[in-house]
Amino acid sequence: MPELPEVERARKLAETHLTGRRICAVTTKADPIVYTGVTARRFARALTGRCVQAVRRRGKHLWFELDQRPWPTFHFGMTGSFQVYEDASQRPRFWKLELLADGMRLAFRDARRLGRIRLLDDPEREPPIGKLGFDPLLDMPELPAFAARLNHRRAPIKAVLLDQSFSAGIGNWIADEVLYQARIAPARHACHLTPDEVRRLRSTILRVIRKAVELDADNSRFPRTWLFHHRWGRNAHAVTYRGEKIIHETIGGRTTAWVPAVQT
DNA sequence: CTCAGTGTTCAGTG
DNA sequence: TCACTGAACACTGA
Repeated sequence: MPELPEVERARKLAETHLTGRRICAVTTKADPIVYTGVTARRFARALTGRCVQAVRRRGKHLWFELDQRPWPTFHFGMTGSFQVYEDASQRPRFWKLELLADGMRLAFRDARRLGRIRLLDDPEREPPIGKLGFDPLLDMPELPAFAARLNHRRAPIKAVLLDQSFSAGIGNWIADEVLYQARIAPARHACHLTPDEVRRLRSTILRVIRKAVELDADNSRFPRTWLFHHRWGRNAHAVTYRGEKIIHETIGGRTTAWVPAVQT
Protein backbone atom coordinates (compact mmCIF):
# COMPACT_ATOMS: atom_id res chain seq x y z
CA MET A 1 0.00 0.00 0.00
CA PRO A 2 2.18 2.67 1.32
CA GLU A 3 4.10 5.63 0.06
CA LEU A 4 3.54 9.09 1.46
CA PRO A 5 0.12 9.73 -0.18
CA GLU A 6 -1.35 6.47 1.07
CA VAL A 7 0.01 6.95 4.57
CA GLU A 8 -1.48 10.46 4.54
CA ARG A 9 -4.83 8.94 3.56
CA ALA A 10 -4.51 6.48 6.46
CA ARG A 11 -3.65 9.39 8.77
CA LYS A 12 -6.82 11.25 7.76
CA LEU A 13 -8.90 8.10 8.21
CA ALA A 14 -7.60 7.61 11.75
CA GLU A 15 -7.93 11.34 12.47
CA THR A 16 -11.58 11.34 11.38
CA HIS A 17 -12.53 8.39 13.54
CA LEU A 18 -10.28 8.76 16.57
CA THR A 19 -9.38 12.39 17.28
CA GLY A 20 -11.03 13.62 20.46
CA ARG A 21 -12.32 10.13 21.25
CA ARG A 22 -11.48 7.59 23.91
CA ILE A 23 -10.20 4.12 22.98
CA CYS A 24 -12.54 1.95 25.01
CA ALA A 25 -11.30 -1.46 23.88
CA VAL A 26 -8.16 -2.83 22.24
CA THR A 27 -7.91 -6.29 20.68
CA THR A 28 -4.55 -7.53 19.44
CA LYS A 29 -3.27 -10.52 17.49
CA ALA A 30 0.06 -11.64 18.94
CA ASP A 31 2.80 -11.27 16.31
CA PRO A 32 6.42 -10.88 17.48
CA ILE A 33 7.51 -9.70 14.02
CA VAL A 34 5.01 -6.90 13.50
CA TYR A 35 4.99 -5.81 17.17
CA THR A 36 8.54 -4.47 17.54
CA GLY A 37 10.05 -3.85 20.97
CA VAL A 38 6.69 -4.45 22.63
CA THR A 39 4.38 -7.40 23.11
CA ALA A 40 0.85 -7.20 21.73
CA ARG A 41 -0.39 -7.57 25.31
CA ARG A 42 1.63 -4.63 26.66
CA PHE A 43 0.67 -2.55 23.62
CA ALA A 44 -3.02 -3.17 24.30
CA ARG A 45 -2.62 -2.23 27.96
CA ALA A 46 -0.96 1.08 27.07
CA LEU A 47 -3.79 2.13 24.73
CA THR A 48 -6.86 0.98 26.61
CA GLY A 49 -8.84 3.89 28.06
CA ARG A 50 -6.61 6.57 26.48
CA CYS A 51 -7.89 9.62 24.57
CA VAL A 52 -6.54 10.36 21.07
CA GLN A 53 -5.54 14.00 20.79
CA ALA A 54 -4.03 13.97 17.28
CA VAL A 55 -2.82 11.67 14.50
CA ARG A 56 0.57 12.64 13.03
CA ARG A 57 2.61 11.50 10.03
CA ARG A 58 6.19 11.89 8.87
CA GLY A 59 7.32 10.15 5.69
CA LYS A 60 5.72 6.72 5.69
CA HIS A 61 5.39 6.62 9.50
CA LEU A 62 2.30 7.51 11.50
CA TRP A 63 1.58 7.86 15.21
CA PHE A 64 -1.17 8.83 17.64
CA GLU A 65 -0.75 11.51 20.29
CA LEU A 66 -2.55 10.22 23.37
CA ASP A 67 -3.38 11.93 26.64
CA GLN A 68 -0.64 9.81 28.21
CA ARG A 69 2.67 8.44 26.89
CA PRO A 70 3.96 6.14 25.44
CA TRP A 71 2.33 6.55 22.04
CA PRO A 72 1.50 3.96 19.33
CA THR A 73 3.57 4.25 16.16
CA PHE A 74 2.84 2.52 12.85
CA HIS A 75 4.66 1.69 9.63
CA PHE A 76 2.72 -0.08 6.87
CA GLY A 77 5.58 -1.94 5.14
CA MET A 78 4.49 -3.09 1.69
CA THR A 79 1.00 -4.36 2.46
CA GLY A 80 -0.19 -2.76 5.69
CA SER A 81 -3.31 -0.58 5.96
CA PHE A 82 -5.98 0.77 8.29
CA GLN A 83 -9.59 -0.29 7.90
CA VAL A 84 -12.66 1.13 9.56
CA TYR A 85 -15.89 -0.80 10.17
CA GLU A 86 -18.70 -1.07 12.70
CA ASP A 87 -19.08 -4.72 13.59
CA ALA A 88 -16.42 -7.07 14.95
CA SER A 89 -17.61 -9.64 12.41
CA GLN A 90 -16.11 -7.43 9.70
CA ARG A 91 -12.63 -7.70 11.17
CA PRO A 92 -10.32 -8.01 8.14
CA ARG A 93 -8.06 -10.90 7.19
CA PHE A 94 -4.45 -10.53 8.46
CA TRP A 95 -5.51 -8.15 11.24
CA LYS A 96 -2.97 -7.33 13.96
CA LEU A 97 -4.86 -4.74 15.99
CA GLU A 98 -8.41 -3.52 16.46
CA LEU A 99 -9.36 -0.35 18.34
CA LEU A 100 -12.92 0.39 19.44
CA ALA A 101 -13.84 4.06 19.87
CA ASP A 102 -17.27 5.67 19.79
CA GLY A 103 -18.90 2.61 18.24
CA MET A 104 -16.44 2.43 15.32
CA ARG A 105 -13.63 -0.06 14.94
CA LEU A 106 -10.28 0.70 13.33
CA ALA A 107 -7.99 -2.19 12.40
CA PHE A 108 -4.34 -2.42 11.36
CA ARG A 109 -3.92 -5.28 8.91
CA ASP A 110 -0.80 -6.55 7.14
CA ALA A 111 -0.68 -9.67 4.97
CA ARG A 112 3.08 -9.79 4.40
CA ARG A 113 4.12 -8.75 7.91
CA LEU A 114 6.71 -6.20 6.81
CA GLY A 115 4.75 -3.54 8.66
CA ARG A 116 5.72 -2.51 12.20
CA ILE A 117 3.81 -1.51 15.33
CA ARG A 118 5.81 0.20 18.07
CA LEU A 119 5.18 1.89 21.39
CA LEU A 120 7.45 4.92 21.89
CA ASP A 121 7.72 7.72 24.45
CA ASP A 122 8.56 10.38 21.85
CA PRO A 123 8.08 9.00 18.32
CA GLU A 124 9.14 12.16 16.51
CA ARG A 125 12.56 12.22 18.22
CA GLU A 126 13.35 8.51 18.51
CA PRO A 127 14.43 6.25 15.66
CA PRO A 128 13.19 5.31 13.18
CA ILE A 129 11.23 8.58 12.74
CA GLY A 130 13.96 10.70 14.32
CA LYS A 131 16.41 9.68 11.62
CA LEU A 132 14.20 10.60 8.65
CA GLY A 133 15.14 13.32 6.18
CA PHE A 134 12.78 16.06 5.01
CA ASP A 135 9.11 15.26 4.36
CA PRO A 136 8.08 16.96 1.08
CA LEU A 137 4.69 17.91 2.55
CA LEU A 138 5.95 19.10 5.92
CA ASP A 139 9.39 20.61 5.47
CA MET A 140 10.73 20.57 1.91
CA PRO A 141 14.02 22.56 1.97
CA GLU A 142 14.36 25.68 -0.14
CA LEU A 143 16.27 25.20 -3.40
CA PRO A 144 19.78 26.12 -2.11
CA ALA A 145 19.58 23.70 0.81
CA PHE A 146 18.05 21.02 -1.41
CA ALA A 147 20.90 21.40 -3.91
CA ALA A 148 23.50 21.29 -1.13
CA ARG A 149 22.11 18.01 0.19
CA LEU A 150 22.33 16.41 -3.26
CA ASN A 151 25.86 17.68 -3.76
CA HIS A 152 27.58 15.22 -1.48
CA ARG A 153 25.67 12.17 -2.70
CA ARG A 154 27.42 10.19 -5.40
CA ALA A 155 24.86 7.34 -5.65
CA PRO A 156 22.34 7.16 -8.53
CA ILE A 157 19.64 9.80 -8.04
CA LYS A 158 17.04 7.02 -7.94
CA ALA A 159 18.79 5.47 -4.89
CA VAL A 160 19.04 8.86 -3.18
CA LEU A 161 15.31 9.55 -3.62
CA LEU A 162 14.54 6.16 -2.06
CA ASP A 163 16.83 6.86 0.91
CA GLN A 164 14.45 7.81 3.74
CA SER A 165 17.20 9.75 5.53
CA PHE A 166 17.34 12.02 2.47
CA SER A 167 13.64 12.42 1.66
CA ALA A 168 11.00 10.72 3.80
CA GLY A 169 7.97 9.26 2.06
CA ILE A 170 9.22 8.65 -1.47
CA GLY A 171 9.02 5.00 -2.55
CA ASN A 172 9.62 3.13 -5.76
CA TRP A 173 6.80 4.37 -7.96
CA ILE A 174 7.04 8.01 -6.83
CA ALA A 175 10.80 8.03 -7.47
CA ASP A 176 10.24 6.73 -11.01
CA GLU A 177 7.33 9.12 -11.63
CA VAL A 178 9.31 12.14 -10.43
CA LEU A 179 12.39 11.30 -12.50
CA TYR A 180 10.24 10.75 -15.60
CA GLN A 181 8.39 14.05 -15.19
CA ALA A 182 11.62 15.90 -14.37
CA ARG A 183 13.27 14.26 -17.44
CA ILE A 184 16.26 12.90 -15.48
CA ALA A 185 17.71 9.42 -16.08
CA PRO A 186 17.58 7.32 -12.86
CA ALA A 187 21.23 6.21 -12.96
CA ARG A 188 22.63 9.76 -13.01
CA HIS A 189 24.88 10.51 -10.04
CA ALA A 190 23.07 12.86 -7.65
CA CYS A 191 26.06 15.22 -7.33
CA HIS A 192 26.36 15.59 -11.13
CA LEU A 193 22.89 17.01 -11.80
CA THR A 194 22.86 20.48 -13.38
CA PRO A 195 21.33 23.41 -11.45
CA ASP A 196 18.31 23.34 -13.74
CA GLU A 197 17.84 19.59 -13.22
CA VAL A 198 18.03 20.08 -9.44
CA ARG A 199 15.39 22.82 -9.67
CA ARG A 200 13.12 20.59 -11.81
CA LEU A 201 13.64 17.66 -9.45
CA ARG A 202 12.59 19.66 -6.40
CA SER A 203 9.51 21.19 -8.01
CA THR A 204 8.45 17.84 -9.50
CA ILE A 205 8.66 16.07 -6.13
CA LEU A 206 6.31 18.72 -4.72
CA ARG A 207 3.93 18.59 -7.69
CA VAL A 208 3.62 14.78 -7.85
CA ILE A 209 3.17 14.31 -4.12
CA ARG A 210 0.70 17.19 -3.71
CA LYS A 211 -1.38 15.87 -6.61
CA ALA A 212 -1.41 12.29 -5.29
CA VAL A 213 -2.42 13.54 -1.83
CA GLU A 214 -5.10 15.82 -3.32
CA LEU A 215 -6.52 12.73 -5.08
CA ASP A 216 -6.44 10.85 -1.76
CA ALA A 217 -3.89 8.39 -3.22
CA ASP A 218 -6.63 7.02 -5.52
CA ASN A 219 -4.38 5.95 -8.38
CA SER A 220 -7.29 5.49 -10.80
CA ARG A 221 -7.64 9.30 -10.73
CA PHE A 222 -3.96 10.08 -11.34
CA PRO A 223 -3.47 12.04 -14.59
CA ARG A 224 -3.34 9.80 -17.67
CA THR A 225 -0.04 11.42 -18.63
CA TRP A 226 1.67 9.91 -15.58
CA LEU A 227 4.11 7.04 -16.06
CA PHE A 228 2.28 5.28 -13.23
CA HIS A 229 -0.46 3.92 -15.50
CA HIS A 230 1.93 2.44 -18.03
CA ARG A 231 4.87 1.10 -16.05
CA TRP A 232 3.67 -2.13 -14.49
CA GLY A 233 4.53 -5.72 -15.22
CA ARG A 234 8.01 -5.42 -16.65
CA ASN A 235 6.18 -5.59 -19.98
CA ALA A 236 8.73 -5.49 -22.81
CA HIS A 237 6.24 -3.57 -25.00
CA ALA A 238 5.23 -0.98 -22.40
CA VAL A 239 4.97 2.59 -23.74
CA THR A 240 4.01 5.99 -22.31
CA TYR A 241 0.78 7.79 -23.29
CA ARG A 242 2.84 9.34 -26.10
CA GLY A 243 4.09 5.96 -27.31
CA GLU A 244 7.67 6.26 -26.02
CA LYS A 245 9.26 2.98 -25.01
CA ILE A 246 9.46 2.22 -21.26
CA ILE A 247 12.35 0.05 -20.14
CA HIS A 248 12.81 -1.81 -16.85
CA GLU A 249 16.09 -2.32 -15.05
CA THR A 250 17.39 -2.64 -11.51
CA ILE A 251 18.78 0.63 -10.15
CA GLY A 252 19.34 1.37 -6.48
CA GLY A 253 18.39 -2.23 -5.77
CA ARG A 254 14.82 -1.82 -7.05
CA THR A 255 12.97 -2.40 -10.30
CA THR A 256 13.09 0.91 -12.14
CA ALA A 257 10.86 1.91 -15.05
CA TRP A 258 12.15 4.76 -17.18
CA VAL A 259 11.91 6.32 -20.63
CA PRO A 260 15.25 6.89 -22.41
CA ALA A 261 13.56 9.03 -25.08
CA VAL A 262 12.57 11.57 -22.41
CA GLN A 263 15.07 11.14 -19.55
CA THR A 264 18.70 12.08 -20.08
C1' DC B 1 6.59 -24.20 -8.76
C1' DT B 2 8.93 -19.77 -9.28
C1' DC B 3 9.52 -15.08 -8.62
C1' DA B 4 8.56 -10.13 -8.36
C1' DG B 5 7.07 -6.74 -5.23
C1' DT B 6 4.09 0.99 -3.81
C1' DG B 7 9.70 -1.40 2.04
C1' DT B 8 13.37 -1.24 5.75
C1' DT B 9 17.45 -2.88 8.02
C1' DC B 10 21.92 -4.46 8.55
C1' DA B 11 26.40 -6.60 7.46
C1' DG B 12 30.19 -5.97 4.56
C1' DT B 13 33.11 -3.08 1.60
C1' DG B 14 35.72 0.87 -0.02
C1' DT C 1 32.85 7.68 9.95
C1' DC C 2 30.51 8.05 5.81
C1' DA C 3 28.50 6.42 1.55
C1' DC C 4 26.95 2.71 -0.78
C1' DT C 5 25.46 -2.19 -2.14
C1' DG C 6 23.23 -6.42 -1.75
C1' DA C 7 20.99 -9.78 0.94
C1' DA C 8 17.62 -10.89 4.38
C1' DC C 9 13.13 -10.51 6.07
C1' DA C 10 7.94 -12.69 5.08
C1' DC C 11 4.40 -14.03 2.30
C1' DT C 12 0.82 -13.23 -1.31
C1' DG C 13 -0.59 -13.43 -5.94
C1' DA C 14 0.40 -13.83 -10.74
